Amino acid sequence: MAKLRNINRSLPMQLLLARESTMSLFRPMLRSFGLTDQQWRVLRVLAGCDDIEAFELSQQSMILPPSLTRIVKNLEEDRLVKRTTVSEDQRKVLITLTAKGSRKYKQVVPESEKIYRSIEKKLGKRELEDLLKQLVTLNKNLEN
Amino acid sequence: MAKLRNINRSLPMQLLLARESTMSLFRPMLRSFGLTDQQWRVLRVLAGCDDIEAFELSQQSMILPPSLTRIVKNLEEDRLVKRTTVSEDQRKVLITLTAKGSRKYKQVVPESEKIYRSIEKKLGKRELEDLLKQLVTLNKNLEN
DNA sequence: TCATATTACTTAATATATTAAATAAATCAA
DNA sequence: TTGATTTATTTAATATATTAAGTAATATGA
Repeated sequence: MAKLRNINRSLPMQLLLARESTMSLFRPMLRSFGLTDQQWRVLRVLAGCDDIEAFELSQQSMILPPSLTRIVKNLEEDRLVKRTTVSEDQRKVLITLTAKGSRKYKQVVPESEKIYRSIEKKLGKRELEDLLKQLVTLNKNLEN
Repeated sequence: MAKLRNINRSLPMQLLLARESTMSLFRPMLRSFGLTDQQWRVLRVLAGCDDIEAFELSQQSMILPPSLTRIVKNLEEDRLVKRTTVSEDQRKVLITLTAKGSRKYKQVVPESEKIYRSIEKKLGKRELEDLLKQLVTLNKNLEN
């Protein structure tokens, strides 16, 4: 019978496993700050700019617009972000970090970097650099 | 201000992006067979054995038990899988592929392999092998 | 200018993820 | 043997993913 390649030889499965084993190191820390993975991705992007349009935020945080709508709504209820509409084009929504959101971000950064360094230690700095480079290449070559 | 590493240097983000750009190649094909990503992961594991316990299936398909319960229920409604309880230990549930499920699997395999070979072509067989090897190493080194 | 198309986002519907709690069967210990 | 614990799975509740459809503002073209 025609059989599929073993899981060890499956790129999609190994990527899923890799993402999972990596995130499982960050997740408890994020939860201790009351953040989900996706909320953190959003805060992280917002911290890198003054404000950003919803669509651009969606791209950079890799969250589809329908999910982003709810995530931003929840973050807004937690007073971590603010939404404003653009007067020149009232379809657009600008999202910015509040002072509270910025404080939260600054609290998480050092903890995140701590975990990242522990990963570097486990894998070797060189190997990690190498893997990252290959992933960037993969993403470049497979993008539409 | 303390800032986080750039996204290009973030292993979790690059893995997410890689998983996404890879799966986006398979997804339209799977959807054309009426399958979600997760349903396909389940069928794929089931095709590799006569039957399997729910917990083991959960591990191999990388789907947590609560999600698996619903996914198997849906697959059962589509008559692609069958559930039976083990008489020696009535807590356990055995899941098997039906003839219809097996046919579906056999239809998908060649299409899946076709896509996989197109990825090999885009990346180079050598580079893909190399990346896979590094992912396996990563997963080994980060597993609990 | 005015109907049409496009854009930016939201709502809806269904599927999955995650965490906690519940259930029921099996095991263990006194 | 029986009460407590563990194991295997399911239910529940909330969050996110995905696809399609809806809405409102803007742009376009005859």
